[in-house]
Amino acid sequence: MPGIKEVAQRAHVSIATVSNVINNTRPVSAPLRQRVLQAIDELGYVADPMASQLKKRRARTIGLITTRITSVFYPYVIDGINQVLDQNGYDLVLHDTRDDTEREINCIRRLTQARVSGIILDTSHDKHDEAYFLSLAALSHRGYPMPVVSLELDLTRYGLDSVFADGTEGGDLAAQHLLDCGCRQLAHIAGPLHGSLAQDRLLGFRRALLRNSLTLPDRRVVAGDFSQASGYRAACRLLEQTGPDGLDGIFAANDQMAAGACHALREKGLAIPRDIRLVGYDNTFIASIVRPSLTTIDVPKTEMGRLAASCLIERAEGRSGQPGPRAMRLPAKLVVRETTDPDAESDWALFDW
Amino acid sequence: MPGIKEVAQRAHVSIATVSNVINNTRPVSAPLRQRVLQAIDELGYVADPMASQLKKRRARTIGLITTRITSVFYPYVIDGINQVLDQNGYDLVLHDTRDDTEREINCIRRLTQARVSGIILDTSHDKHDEAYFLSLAALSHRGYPMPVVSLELDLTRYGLDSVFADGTEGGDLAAQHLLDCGCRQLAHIAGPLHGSLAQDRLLGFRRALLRNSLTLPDRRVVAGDFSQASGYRAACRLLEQTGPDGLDGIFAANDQMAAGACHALREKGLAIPRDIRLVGYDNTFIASIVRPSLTTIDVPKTEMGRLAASCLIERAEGRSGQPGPRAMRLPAKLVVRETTDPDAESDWALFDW
DNA sequence: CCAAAGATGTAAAACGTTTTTGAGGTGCAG
DNA sequence: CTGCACCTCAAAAACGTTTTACATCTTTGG
Repeated sequence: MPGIKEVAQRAHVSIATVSNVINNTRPVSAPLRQRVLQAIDELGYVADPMASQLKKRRARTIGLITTRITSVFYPYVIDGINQVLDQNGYDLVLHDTRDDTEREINCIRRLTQARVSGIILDTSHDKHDEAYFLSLAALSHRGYPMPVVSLELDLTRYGLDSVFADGTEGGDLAAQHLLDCGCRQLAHIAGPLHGSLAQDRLLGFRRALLRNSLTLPDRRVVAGDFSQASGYRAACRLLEQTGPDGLDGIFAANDQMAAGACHALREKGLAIPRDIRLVGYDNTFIASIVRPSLTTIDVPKTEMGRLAASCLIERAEGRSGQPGPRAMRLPAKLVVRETTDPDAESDWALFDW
Repeated sequence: MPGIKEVAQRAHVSIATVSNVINNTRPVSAPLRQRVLQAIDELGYVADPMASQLKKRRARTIGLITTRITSVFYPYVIDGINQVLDQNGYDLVLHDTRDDTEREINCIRRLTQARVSGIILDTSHDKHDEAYFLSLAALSHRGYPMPVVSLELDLTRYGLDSVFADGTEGGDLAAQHLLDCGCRQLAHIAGPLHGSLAQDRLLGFRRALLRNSLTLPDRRVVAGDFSQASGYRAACRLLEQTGPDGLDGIFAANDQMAAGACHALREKGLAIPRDIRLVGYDNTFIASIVRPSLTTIDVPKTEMGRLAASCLIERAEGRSGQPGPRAMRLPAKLVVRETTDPDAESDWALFDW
């Protein structure tokens, strides 16, 4: 493997000149540049990333911190991230926190020490850790700033670039859709209510009801933990509390809980969507595979990955137009399937898993 | 951020001594070592990975090359990999080839230039690219060998460490189970037959039939491409060819195709498992969520990740007992669910997706 | 025509480690 | 007491780049 010295030798120039043509760091006259490029080409020279990084104090790498890699949410995000990293010659290093805030801090430390160009963070800290978020915004290493973009959560108020889906709009869409289907007795299976993901969706749900002059009694909202099992339990509780006739529409804050609820309803002998309509959230591909297929709110996962990555690269390369934090709020979209419309056309064949 | 110089200064030793106590590269007397450790602790010193890597010519990083990150297979593998990397202080860098052999070569080049400690490769080259596989086994960079472990495919014959599930045994288990259920008219929906994944499963399937003095006519084997849609089409063709009564058991080479077949059978008005029993492969969590839940052959994904990672680390650190390629064949396991046993207990609540 | 400025090149310093080389002691055999 | 091995440590070289500082040569303005 040739080094920069060999290239310089072959092109009859100094190594500094070679470096200059590679990095466009200073003008090099046309004939010399030509010679250098040719030498590089002939030798198949590629600069050693390590030496380069050591000197530049930046790795051409971005870090992704996930809360639980086995979630169906991430692969699509990663796909999007990869698309833009590929184009820009960056590498992706992956860390998983398993929902442990301690571990999250560790990941950030490691990535910072590795001097990645930036970090995409899906935090497992909840909204009350203001000090923590603020420290993220101020993150730097040996004087070099470390760009961080928050994934899923809107942390712009703490100074962090954030890419997230509009949960309030999503909740609103879900409620409105149920109402449009003729439902009047609605209930909500929420996520953990200390997090804004769950809060936003609930908020939108409430907003739509209000707009339609309906109210949502507290007992019609039961919180789960985003797991399938909790969706099952939540649905059972709702049915106990209201009786089977008191309910004709359920909005679950994610697809997993919707699937769990589906099991519960089926066990009670309720038909979906005839007796009860059901809407999930996230539009994981599971929603299209499950029977009956699940009406849900789409979250543009791949697009989120793309946005996060390109935002980060812009920051890293210092050509981010904007000085302040960027809020990248992506629109929610209703996807109608069989749990609200028996005649919905199936799209199961479209998904490769 | 303190450097090694500050540590040396504070401990009143040379930087060489500091390095020696950190890396245990040469003996250091107890009192000095103590002073150094204390200084490190007080300053919170951590060696700069870049400088370290440049000198050692090794990044404390391993690369994973996937064929299609959105596949449900990978997250669990990654989970396993992460477990052991975490413990050993390695980072994971992820590359995806999108099933493009060209891109795969590129990924390998990049990882090699980045001097990762090793590469876990799920190749998209098929079994005929002998020269390619051999070149992988001989991979090195500037004289430094680059360990590669093959994921999913057994490439030990080309000199590559490989971790893979026993597909033949899996096919055998599937067939035997169908026979045990009383099926006699069996068919197989295969994967792409140029790959050994598909071949092995078919082989095992055939073996079990043979053992039971049954034969598998060629028209009872139709190949798909591992996609759900192809499973659907394959099932349709099987039904056309044999008539609805000529078939009482289908083994599909993965869960996706099994799910597709399921749709087809349902459309033809066939009841599962009453009229036809169905077995998939991989035990993706989807198998447990789909209705009816899918009997399938389990592939220990997390364990595969763990094994691949630890094998790689051993090689990288030069303490691999074995000189030759290591074949890590993992046992297949039958998981019985509703598509072969109507009374199977459901386990959908166990999975978090 | 000279001073200042610009353009283009080179040598050498720097990045922060690890590794090599060699120096200074100490103990032991002859 | 000398010579030799040995242990411990420090000084300096090395890793392969990028960057800085400076040299040279050409323009340009006055």
